[in-house]
Amino acid sequence: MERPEWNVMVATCPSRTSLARIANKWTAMIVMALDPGRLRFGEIREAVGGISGKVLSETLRQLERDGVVSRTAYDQMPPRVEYELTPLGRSLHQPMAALAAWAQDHIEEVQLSRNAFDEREDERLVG
Amino acid sequence: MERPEWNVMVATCPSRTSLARIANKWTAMIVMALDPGRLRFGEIREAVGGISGKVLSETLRQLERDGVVSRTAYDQMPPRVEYELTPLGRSLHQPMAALAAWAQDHIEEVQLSRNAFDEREDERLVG
DNA sequence: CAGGATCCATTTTGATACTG
DNA sequence: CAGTATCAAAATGGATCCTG
Repeated sequence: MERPEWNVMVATCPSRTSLARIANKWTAMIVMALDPGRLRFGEIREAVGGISGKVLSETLRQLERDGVVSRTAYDQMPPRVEYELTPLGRSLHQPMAALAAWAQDHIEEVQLSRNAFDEREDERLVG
Repeated sequence: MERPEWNVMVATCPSRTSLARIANKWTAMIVMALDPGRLRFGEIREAVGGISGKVLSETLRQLERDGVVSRTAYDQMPPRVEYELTPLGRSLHQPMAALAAWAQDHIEEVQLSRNAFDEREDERLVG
């Protein structure tokens, strides 16, 4: 049961491709949106503020390919398609939620830092 | 001590900008590289496989702006610049490491899923 | 050595229109 | 409704040259 001795820090490690996909804001938000349960395409779109239909369908497709979400299309008119986290996808939720929580919990500190940095930058340019 | 009632799922929430930065493979790897202790620019570059000088300097600059890393430049020739995680940055390490660990731990499952998906795709195109 | 500047190729994202 | 196709715009990434 040996794992390869390399890791994501190695450019050619296969897991780098997986990290590249999950270390992405859209992926993070879609996984969080689907955590409570299966949703229709349009419902995900409402849940993830600001995402375009194109980006959503493309990202969902990649996540389906990676086995993170499953897709169920009902043969109806108009169409009805539902997405759900797979067991693999559910195992991803906790890390993703932790990342989002960090962003929310530290946004004030980050903003203060940005303001200070930009001020230093300004007076450096002015001299 | 009330937090705003919105969150990263809301497009206009400030924390969205923070999530966008940390939900990024380069950020993840740089934070992990710096976890053991301060490193010089070139050392980070070696630690993070495949990163270019341009991307590294740009990303470090953003992370410095956000207060995640601190930068120390020694007035020498040739230059010597060291980077270190701030306390804020150290608080980010755990979530980042969890994400990287997920990528590594599940890469085989992901790859199997990708292969199966691509095969289904192929036979769908062939018919 | 640590970067900034520049030029380009690639990728990502977004609007819009269209269809089963 | 859930996409796909298309075009344009913007962001990202890489390679190279240059400097203190």
